[in-house]
Amino acid sequence: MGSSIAITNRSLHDQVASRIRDLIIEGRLEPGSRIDEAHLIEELGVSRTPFREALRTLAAEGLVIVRPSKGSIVRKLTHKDVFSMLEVLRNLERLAGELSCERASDEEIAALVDLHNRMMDCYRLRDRMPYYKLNQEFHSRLAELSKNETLQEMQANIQARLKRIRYIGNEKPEFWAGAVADHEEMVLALKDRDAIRLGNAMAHHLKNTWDRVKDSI
Amino acid sequence: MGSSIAITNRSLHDQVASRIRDLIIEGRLEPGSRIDEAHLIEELGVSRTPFREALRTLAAEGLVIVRPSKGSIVRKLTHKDVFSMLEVLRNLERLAGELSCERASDEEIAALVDLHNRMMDCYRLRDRMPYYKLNQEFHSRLAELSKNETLQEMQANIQARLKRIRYIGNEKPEFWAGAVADHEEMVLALKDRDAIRLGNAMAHHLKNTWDRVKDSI
DNA sequence: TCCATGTATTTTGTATACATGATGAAAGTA
DNA sequence: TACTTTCATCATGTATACAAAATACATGGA
Repeated sequence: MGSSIAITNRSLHDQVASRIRDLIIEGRLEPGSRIDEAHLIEELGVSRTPFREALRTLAAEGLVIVRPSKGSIVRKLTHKDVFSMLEVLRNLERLAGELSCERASDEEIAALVDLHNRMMDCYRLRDRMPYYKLNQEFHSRLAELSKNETLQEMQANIQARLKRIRYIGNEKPEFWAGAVADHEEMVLALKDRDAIRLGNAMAHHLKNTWDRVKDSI
Repeated sequence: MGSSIAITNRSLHDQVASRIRDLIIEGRLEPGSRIDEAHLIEELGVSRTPFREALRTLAAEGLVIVRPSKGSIVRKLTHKDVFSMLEVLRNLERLAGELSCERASDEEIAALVDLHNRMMDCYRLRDRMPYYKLNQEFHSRLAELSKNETLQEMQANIQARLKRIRYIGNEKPEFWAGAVADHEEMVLALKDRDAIRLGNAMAHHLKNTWDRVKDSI
């Protein structure tokens, strides 16, 4: 998004929306709980207008639910919700993998492989937080390489909804090792530009994700 | 969305959002043109607050673009945008088809077949508008049968963005006949619960859609 | 004549005030 | 005691007023 020098002239409601997003992901706003408008606008130091506009944005994104005349609540994901999101995400990422093999430049692939290597460094050191962040970036970047903006947007949306759960997801060692193996396979397939193989690897990876997160919902 | 009896107690900004959506689809608000806030709130008879909240919702849905301090414009879809949307939609509908074969009840399939038959009646009479509406419903209903709410939501979102283009899409007779043939194939596959065949039929149908609409962008 | 700078006007962004509807407590009745 | 019913209070929804930014226009200088 941020192109070159341009000063961030972001409107207040955009900033508020980002802020609330973070609060939800960090768990400071608990899923299912009512969003105390009066309290939050005080804490954020803004008035109700931009705050409510931000809420409408988040509602359209699926992060909060506004109940007319009854206030808004942080959307609480059920098992079924998460399952369905992963089912769709799996499909989107398979598509992203296939398209990337066709459309990415050699440089772009090299850059992604480089990112992958840094991830592996983090894994060797069991450095969880940087790994987590690089992992997020890996998947976004792969979506970018598909050169399909709608795909990127949808993927980003589902990722955002799931972020909270993945954030708290108890990454057991054996799960982590499995994820790493998936990524190795993905990178190999991408290097070979083997669309089918990469697509399957992406899908396989997300199938495993369900096992990793289902107990933390 | 609308569950059971609940009286429409919809908030004003929701109504405004729906209204603007319609204005965009009907072409009364032209893609690329600035949205004249003062003029529209007068016409709709509401104040700026709910109007602006509605705009934020539509922005998150991808129908309008708000440029900070510079007003909002109706999003204008480029060829590339539409292509990428159809690419994703194709994938989503393939998934919807596959899942429906596994998860739909016999009654649900029968109801969809019935809807299909009504579509065919419209086709025989060359009754375009009812056909168009039934067609929309056919695809939504099939997404429902997948029992995957995220899938439904994403599909509905892309459909909404494309609605305007499909609305004006110059349906040449040969295109129409092709679409009808696709639908026949889809229904046969669904009756047999042949997931792969239905998935392919859905994907094939949307591949053709690109040819049908690409000249009206 | 053309460009730059300053000013006026319009448009957008934010805050606040008012209206309306929901929630819950107290009082009254069965 | 349990169950209504009413009223008070508070939260949400909407309108308006004020502030800030952007655009359009005009004036002056090269």
